[in-house]
Amino acid sequence: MAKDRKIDMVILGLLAHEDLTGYDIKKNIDGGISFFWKGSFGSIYPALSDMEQQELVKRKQSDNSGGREKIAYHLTPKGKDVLKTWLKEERATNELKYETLLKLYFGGVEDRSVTIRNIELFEENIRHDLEVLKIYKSNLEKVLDEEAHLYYYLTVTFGIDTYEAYLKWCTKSKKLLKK
Amino acid sequence: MAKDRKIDMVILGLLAHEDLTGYDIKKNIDGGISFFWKGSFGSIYPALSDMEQQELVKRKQSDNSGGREKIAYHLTPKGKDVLKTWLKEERATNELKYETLLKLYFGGVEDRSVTIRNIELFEENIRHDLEVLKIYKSNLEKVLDEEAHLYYYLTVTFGIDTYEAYLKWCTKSKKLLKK
DNA sequence: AATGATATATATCAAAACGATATATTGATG
DNA sequence: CATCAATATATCGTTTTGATATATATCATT
Repeated sequence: MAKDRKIDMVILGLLAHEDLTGYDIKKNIDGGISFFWKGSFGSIYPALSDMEQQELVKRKQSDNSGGREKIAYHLTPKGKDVLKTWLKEERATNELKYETLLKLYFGGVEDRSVTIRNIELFEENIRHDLEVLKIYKSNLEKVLDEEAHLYYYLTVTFGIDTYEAYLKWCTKSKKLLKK
Repeated sequence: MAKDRKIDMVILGLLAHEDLTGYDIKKNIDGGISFFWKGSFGSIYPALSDMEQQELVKRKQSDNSGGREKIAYHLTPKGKDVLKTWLKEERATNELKYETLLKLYFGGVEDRSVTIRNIELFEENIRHDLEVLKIYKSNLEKVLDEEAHLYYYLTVTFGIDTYEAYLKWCTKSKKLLKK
């Protein structure tokens, strides 16, 4: 597989906007883009160390006086080049693992009510996440004149549009299973 | 993490329908459910060995006379219990990793045309996959009276509905980026 | 001022999955 | 009958996950 670590691009992309610590990076992922990407400490910290050695990121002088060490990273010009090269690469792997659909697919070995329940659980989660995304959207619309917000706005509308399609599918599918 | 291997459930689920070799399992995943789940030999073969030891699956007597060994597996009652228990568990992790959205999110460091190109590439792939799913759908509709096909039909319509939402979003987003 | 809960922060590890490759056989095509 | 694609098992390094260990900082409550 060698050298195709996606977490590298996530980190580089986030650092293109501002200097961050490993913890900050995790927070950024969890808070803002978790509806289409996830990342754990177990991949973030090793990636930062590796990329520091490759000089894609640089450790910032920490001004912590005696306290817990806090290592913020800064994007180097070399790092920005790698990010830009990746952006222009004409391939992207988009993969989804839907355990709900897996359970649905194998639903035949159990009673129909089990499948219906699983769809309902899925529906509840989506409904909740959709609410959150809608709040993001209305906040972003106020500042959409700034170029920087446009890109985030587009990912949020992607989430909203697909979640709404999910909900419609849930209604339809439950109806089909109940008759 | 210990003992939460999703590939186990995929295998158990497929074996609930018919006896299969590791290679068959891979083909089944790639052919039928790859739009919401993927699996590699590197996970399938070790999982089969493990589950054989746990007596969730059983090696079938191979009738290959001298030829290449061909190990087909059969679901045991214990294996079916594990499958059913999983189906009734009220949690399911649905995760997606959309490299396209990641590139979109970080689009600001490059020219808008790069982002538009990335959306177009995504669009092309989705359009192609959608065609395939629509063929599946029309074939399934002919045999929908059989209970067994209903579950697969539902996963296929899920795919179609979301892909159609993706395409609408692509059109909308390109328009927004071009003005 | 002390307590305790929560947030911040780095780091590591086993388990799981990926993707590529090695090896070998079977069957169809030219 | 050579060659190529499909079938089939197996393994390996790399990547990621998810959980946990460790330690400090902050803040409300007693």
